[in-house]
Amino acid sequence: MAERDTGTGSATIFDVAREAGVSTATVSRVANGHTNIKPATRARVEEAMERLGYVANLRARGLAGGRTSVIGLLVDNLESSYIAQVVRGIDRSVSEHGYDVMLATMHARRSEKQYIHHLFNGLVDGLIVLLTAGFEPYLEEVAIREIPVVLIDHAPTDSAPVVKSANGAGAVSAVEHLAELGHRRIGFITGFLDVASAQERLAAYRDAVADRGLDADPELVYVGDFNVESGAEAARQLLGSERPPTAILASSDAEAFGVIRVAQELGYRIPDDLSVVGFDDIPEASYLSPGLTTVSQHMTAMGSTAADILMDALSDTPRAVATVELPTELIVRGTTAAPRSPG
Amino acid sequence: MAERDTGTGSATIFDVAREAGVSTATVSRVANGHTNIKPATRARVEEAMERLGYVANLRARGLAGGRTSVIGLLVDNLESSYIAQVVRGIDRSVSEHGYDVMLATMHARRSEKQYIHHLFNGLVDGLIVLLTAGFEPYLEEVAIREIPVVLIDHAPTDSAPVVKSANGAGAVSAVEHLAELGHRRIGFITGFLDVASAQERLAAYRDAVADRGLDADPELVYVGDFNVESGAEAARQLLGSERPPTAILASSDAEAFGVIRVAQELGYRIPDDLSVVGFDDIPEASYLSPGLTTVSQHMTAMGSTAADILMDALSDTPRAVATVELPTELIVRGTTAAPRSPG
DNA sequence: GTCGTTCGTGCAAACGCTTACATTCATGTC
DNA sequence: GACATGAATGTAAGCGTTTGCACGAACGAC
Repeated sequence: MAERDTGTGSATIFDVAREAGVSTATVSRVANGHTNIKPATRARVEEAMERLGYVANLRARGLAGGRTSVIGLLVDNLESSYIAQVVRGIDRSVSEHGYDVMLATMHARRSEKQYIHHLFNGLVDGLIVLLTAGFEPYLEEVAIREIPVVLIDHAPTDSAPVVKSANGAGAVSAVEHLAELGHRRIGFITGFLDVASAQERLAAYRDAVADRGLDADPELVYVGDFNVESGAEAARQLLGSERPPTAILASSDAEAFGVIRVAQELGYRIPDDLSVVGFDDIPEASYLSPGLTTVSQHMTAMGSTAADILMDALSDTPRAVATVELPTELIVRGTTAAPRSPG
Repeated sequence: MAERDTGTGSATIFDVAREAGVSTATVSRVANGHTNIKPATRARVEEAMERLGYVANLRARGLAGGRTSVIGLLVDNLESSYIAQVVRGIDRSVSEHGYDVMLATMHARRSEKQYIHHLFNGLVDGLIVLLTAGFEPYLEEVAIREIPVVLIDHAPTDSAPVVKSANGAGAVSAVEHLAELGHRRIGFITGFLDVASAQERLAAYRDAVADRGLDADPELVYVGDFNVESGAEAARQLLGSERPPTAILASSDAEAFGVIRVAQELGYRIPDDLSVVGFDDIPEASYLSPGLTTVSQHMTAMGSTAADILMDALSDTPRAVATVELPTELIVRGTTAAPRSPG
């Protein structure tokens, strides 16, 4: 007869207190792992919690000033594999720490003002902002509310820690690889230039091209937005030009896929007639054959690192962290080769 | 001087009440769209809310018995494109209704008991469960808490509304297509058989094969789990057998990609030497060339439909809904063709 | 004009928790 | 033995809402 339940709801802290013969304050302290509890009392309370299947009501906990154990995740969409991977990393770390994730997508932005309020007004302890340009105006709001924020892959300000990849180094390694194969005209498709990572890759591409004395023709650069369609469009434009590149470096794998599709439609064989390099190394990059040569980012690691930083900021003894840069790595697969007619 | 803010926090219902010269009860009623408010009063309150940038604190609202405007989403991972698409649909509908989504992934299941408690104990108004076998034990818990649930693509019970695709019809149309091309030995890779949709596709495949008098060799069926690797493994086994199939129908596009990769590694050309049909029509299905012939599910629609049903259940005038079945559609692209040597 | 209704509003009690402050009780100190 | 000290626990005041109940005003019916 130890089983019981208060109506449809769960047992409350009062039930536990009664069951253990202590006050609610003590139960609360046990539940929150405070010190200064006599071991015997702690044991008794824990046993009572166990017996009643007690779990703190997060709304009440939050209202009373405690932690909700929920963090907000702001992304602009969930459709890209890149984002899915990062989210996976976040999810992993966050749930290890006993936190939950609340999702907010930018695409469905509500009436401007209410938007961020909603997100913060009571519900989340912290926030991870993933690659979302257009968030700048809200950073101030967040600051006011004093909830910690971690940015991923885009740093509109230095007011919050950022987790990012070595975008520059990655782009350079890709150009290097292509140059070594003998390519001299390398097309480049940028990402969505409102985000820092896209800018960094572009800058690095330009530097690398200049450093090696490759063709620095502005016509070789197409401004994309990370998505497949922009890759396809870039390919149409680049390959349709007077002096088409012999290789194309994209700022995402999705763009690279777009390039490949259009190139093949135009009769190019890959990698014989055109080398293609992506960026990200999403799982799909190794699906197709030939596998996509790409600059690998440690996406899951980015997610879990960001989450770890946030968890740390939420802990009792936060360490200050500014920027974490994760390495990139060129993964050579089957979409790159020496150009047919060198040059 | 109309601008103001109470310290770091937002304006509370008290601030609005004072500003508008009414009681908090009235403010609450206005905020929740109750009737029986004198238009003049309502206007005054709304103006005050506007001026103060008031947004209800969701924790308090929830505690006091109101809605939190948050629904829980239970998935086992976010990595598959299929799931990402469905989530996208959910997200779309849900945010149109002013709700937020709280994520819970099964992979990180906590100490059994606490798990579902955590999810429900106060935080969410409703729940969408996406393709997660192993949820059965918790359905009872949910029922006790009386929060509405909508299931997607897996119906372990009939106690909750389900949104699903016409899995059977989809599988049949794929077999039909292959049969018409002249294939008589069609391999089949199942999904994770713990979920209903996987079972339905398998059953339909068997029926269709029997109906058309095609080879019904049990060796042609490989038990997969929806993921790429299982597709690859299936291909190795199927194509390495004594009498390999001339076509393979997978239960997901991911599996199909696995098949294609392995088949190509083994020297098969697609579609000449082997036809491959997927299931889902994830965005990537049209990326590669040849594009993947596949049975399209309306994944975003599944998500938004499920969300709509949940929103409806949460409304004041819920309609009872049992099952919604969305149509599937065969999309013929480039991975299917007539077998080289018919039969 | 009196009286039941309906309408619009205010009052105040929850909701379940955390935490500052108060209280009690050992313990060690001189 | 009196007393400061600190550890363990209890008391009760919020946290910001919602909502049942009560109350006054306006209104139509008689």
